[in-house]
Amino acid sequence: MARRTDHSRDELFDLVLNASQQIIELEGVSALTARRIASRIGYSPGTLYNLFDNIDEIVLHLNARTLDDLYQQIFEKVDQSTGRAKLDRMITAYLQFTQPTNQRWNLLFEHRHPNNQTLPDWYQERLVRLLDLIATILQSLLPGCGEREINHSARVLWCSLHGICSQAGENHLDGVNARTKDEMARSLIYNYVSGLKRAG
Amino acid sequence: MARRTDHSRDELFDLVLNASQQIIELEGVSALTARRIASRIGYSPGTLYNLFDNIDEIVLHLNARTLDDLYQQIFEKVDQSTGRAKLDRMITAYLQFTQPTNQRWNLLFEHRHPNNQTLPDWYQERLVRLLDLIATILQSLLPGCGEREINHSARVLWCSLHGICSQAGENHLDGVNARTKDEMARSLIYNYVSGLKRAG
DNA sequence: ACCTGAACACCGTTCAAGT
DNA sequence: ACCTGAACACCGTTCAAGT
Repeated sequence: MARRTDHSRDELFDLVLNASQQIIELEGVSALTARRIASRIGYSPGTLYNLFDNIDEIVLHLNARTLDDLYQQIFEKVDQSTGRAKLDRMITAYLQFTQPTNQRWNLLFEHRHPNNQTLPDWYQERLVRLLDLIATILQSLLPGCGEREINHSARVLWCSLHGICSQAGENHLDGVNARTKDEMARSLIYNYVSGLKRAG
Repeated sequence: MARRTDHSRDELFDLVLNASQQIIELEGVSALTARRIASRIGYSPGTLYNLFDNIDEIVLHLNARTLDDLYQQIFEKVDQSTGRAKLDRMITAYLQFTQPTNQRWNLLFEHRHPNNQTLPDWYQERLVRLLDLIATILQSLLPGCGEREINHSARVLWCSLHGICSQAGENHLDGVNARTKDEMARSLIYNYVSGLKRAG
């Protein structure tokens, strides 16, 4: 009905992402719906579809932000350290970020994109930047290792850590005598890196 | 309206699970809805709620079956082999099972249960049986390792492999120069075990 | 005791109609 | 050009009413 010129396209874009972030932090990932986002910013649901193809695209934009934050967290903590301490600080920063109460982390792996299409460039860039940071840290521990091998290892670690934090962080392993998420993540990373050292 | 005595409670239970399995295999995980299950077995949606608390419980029962099948697959392949070949066969069996086209595998990590309650015993048993099998295989490669340590490592591997297969199996890593899921899984398992050997 | 089916309170997404 | 809000085609779950 009414014409709204209160916000430019870019302002609206930010409004949507900010509202979405607030929703998941206050009410959890399952509360993130088109109708609730719209109501929170005072627009109708239809308006969202002028800016985004669908809800999944909003999720993807939020996730891009999350990757940036995780990058920043790791980067800051790792900065001043060397060698093994670098690895310790990385894993600590990562674990801190992936607390199951961190709804943004939960959202990061909720996204399901259609099988036929690849992830958009702006998302891939964020992910690559983070993977490259992990690779740099690994490289400092494995000086003899080639770049291709290091990149591969960084990706293996990234996926593996995700598995541990999503399974053990939720209570999917309750009652099966698993140790804590932190112990599992540290076991993974130290033994994996140790194995790489041995191989290299 | 009509009273149905066509099926006993147990028969109905199996009907529901079989129909659910058919639905996900034919139409994918997202097609698994109460209404579709009910229509496929010729009952009304409400009937499902006599047998199950909610849809998630149906998912959990399907997943218990899936864990049994995965156990069987690994058990059969691994049986005749020893040492390193045992590990090779395990990972091959696992990778074969976790093809992204395997809807039952996809469903395995779709289940979200409420944070306050733990997984039911009948589910935990299936998972423990599988984890114990993995532990046995690890034990044969790491004879000096204590049982508690082996169990821990089996759980780390289980979660890590899940991470790799769910991230790299979908196209979440397209465009970031990742190698194949198989290469990543093998890198994980060989280097992790190698690291454990070095530590033990 | 078991089953129905209408009802409730939601979804994502579209699109004619308005300004 | 942008926004609305009703509409469409769905959800999970409940529960009075029927047999």
